[in-house]
Amino acid sequence: MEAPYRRIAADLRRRIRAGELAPGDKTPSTRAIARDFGVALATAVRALAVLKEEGLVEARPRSGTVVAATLSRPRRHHGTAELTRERIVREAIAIADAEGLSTVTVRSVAVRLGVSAPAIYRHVRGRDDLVRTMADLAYGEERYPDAKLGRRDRLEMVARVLWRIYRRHPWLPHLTPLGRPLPLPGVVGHGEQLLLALDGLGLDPATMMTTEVMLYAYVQGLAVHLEREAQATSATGLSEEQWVDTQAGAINAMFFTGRAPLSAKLISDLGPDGFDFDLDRIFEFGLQTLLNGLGIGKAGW
Amino acid sequence: MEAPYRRIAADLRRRIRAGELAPGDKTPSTRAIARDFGVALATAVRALAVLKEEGLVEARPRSGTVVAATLSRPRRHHGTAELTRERIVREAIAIADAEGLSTVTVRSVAVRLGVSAPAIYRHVRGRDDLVRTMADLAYGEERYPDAKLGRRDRLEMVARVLWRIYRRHPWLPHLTPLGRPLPLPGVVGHGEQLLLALDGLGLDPATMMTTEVMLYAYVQGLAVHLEREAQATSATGLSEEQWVDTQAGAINAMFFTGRAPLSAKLISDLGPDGFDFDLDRIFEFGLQTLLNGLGIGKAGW
DNA sequence: ACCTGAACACCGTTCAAGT
DNA sequence: ACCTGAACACCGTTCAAGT
Repeated sequence: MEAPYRRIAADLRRRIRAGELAPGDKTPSTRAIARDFGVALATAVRALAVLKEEGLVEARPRSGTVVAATLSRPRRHHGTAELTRERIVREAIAIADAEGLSTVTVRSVAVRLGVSAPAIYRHVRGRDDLVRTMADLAYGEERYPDAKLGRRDRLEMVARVLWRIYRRHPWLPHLTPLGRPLPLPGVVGHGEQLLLALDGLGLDPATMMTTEVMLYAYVQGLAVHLEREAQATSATGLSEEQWVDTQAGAINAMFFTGRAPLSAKLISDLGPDGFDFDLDRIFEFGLQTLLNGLGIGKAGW
Repeated sequence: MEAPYRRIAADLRRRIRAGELAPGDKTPSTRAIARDFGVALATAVRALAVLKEEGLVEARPRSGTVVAATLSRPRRHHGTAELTRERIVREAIAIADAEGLSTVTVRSVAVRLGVSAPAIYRHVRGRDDLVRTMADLAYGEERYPDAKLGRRDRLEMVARVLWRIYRRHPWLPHLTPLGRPLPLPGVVGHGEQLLLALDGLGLDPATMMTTEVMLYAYVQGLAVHLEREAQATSATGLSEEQWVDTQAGAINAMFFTGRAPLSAKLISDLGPDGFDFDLDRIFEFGLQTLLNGLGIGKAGW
């Protein structure tokens, strides 16, 4: 909504469309953008990258960025790859991976495919259907080998496969396609592997399902935080300063009101660098804790 | 976006605003709406409920619903409670609790407070700020007693308090305000209680933080699914049929492709009623598993 | 000082009209 | 048959103008 790089990109886009910046003209440099809009350099870079992806501008090595000659002409239909459901979904996933799920709009996907927005509706029922299909496809990316594994090893493996998928697609855990009989074909494979590990323990069906759902929910629940991490490390510019602001307020609240002395102590014990919020480590720690709690030993069945 | 009850409500709203339905006129009955729009009765009821909340229509017991006399006149300013940040945030929470976070828009909050949309910006920086403040307020609702409790009892208590908050506000776990030093004042109290339980175990600071974050993430991660449950049981009408459709596809995929035999068997073992997806039970099961895995006994410290 | 109307740049989605 | 232009009902947000 308010990502600054998007606003800057929108501004430049309008100026290009209006003819204020003609084909061949240099766009403002990243430094100029950073100065004029009062943002970090990384944000300016990102704004230009958006326009580059749209084909509105082109990088001229050693001379800057110029407005492209063929101004946002949608690619002609003949000669170009046919518009298919698969291409639409893959493009949407690419956008979500790079810029977050909220930037996946019917219109943005259409632009990137050089097609009008209504054309999308020929292959997809609507945005909800699109997102659901993205999830299905993303979940289905990983194949499991037929290896013989002990219970614990297998449970760990499935959890790590899911974790890997979420790392690749940080928007995915938000979609919560956990549910009664898992509704997405792409999810079924993971559940199946979990059941393979739990099979033969003599668990009643309900307990089996509960265990499966709990493990799945643990991974997904933690993975939700990967998106925040991805956005923090990506060049959103603003978020850096904003983060420091909020953080300062929270730390103040903890230290000076004295209402949370243990939190304050922990923060100071962690030293000036703070806690390196390593989600991979937290994930492993929680996974081992859960499996230990289930009483599933390393030895296997 | 596409919730049918909202579309129906919007349609009726427009007809009222256009004068097609004048004050005192009967609105279409729920039965008529269900028939004309091809939706479930519950959806029709819900559509009218929306208009009722907006003050556009009134229920006339034993005679149906009529268009209200005072047509959406924003409440006059004098005599009415002053517009404050707190009132805005509370109204937004009420909307989110009842209809989901996606229906909380600057404009919808403004309408419910009888005020123009820009007026909201006098008290709140924007939608993001509003949502963040909603979370802070919701997290801060519960107070902890000063009771002396053993480690395990205290950890269970904190987890259950969080769970209760999420039950009340199913939109809350989506906001992932987990983070480095937790940025929301309202969250600090919960972290403090967790640390109180973990204090004195001789854990190094990093492990302490990891444990805290993991427990917190577990509760939040599972709670994300409460929203789906809330929406499934609420009268969204459509979702019921859609659910069955999707489910049928998934079950087919499992049974007939034979690629997920264990899942298929589990489904059939669970019997015709399926698994009653009781999140409270799954929550308790996972909580006990985690605490067992941490090696924190019931006995206490 | 506080609030509103009008506007702008976006959404998702529909539908008649074009090729 | 396939795609587009134009339109509609929404968004968040800004700003000049009103009281």
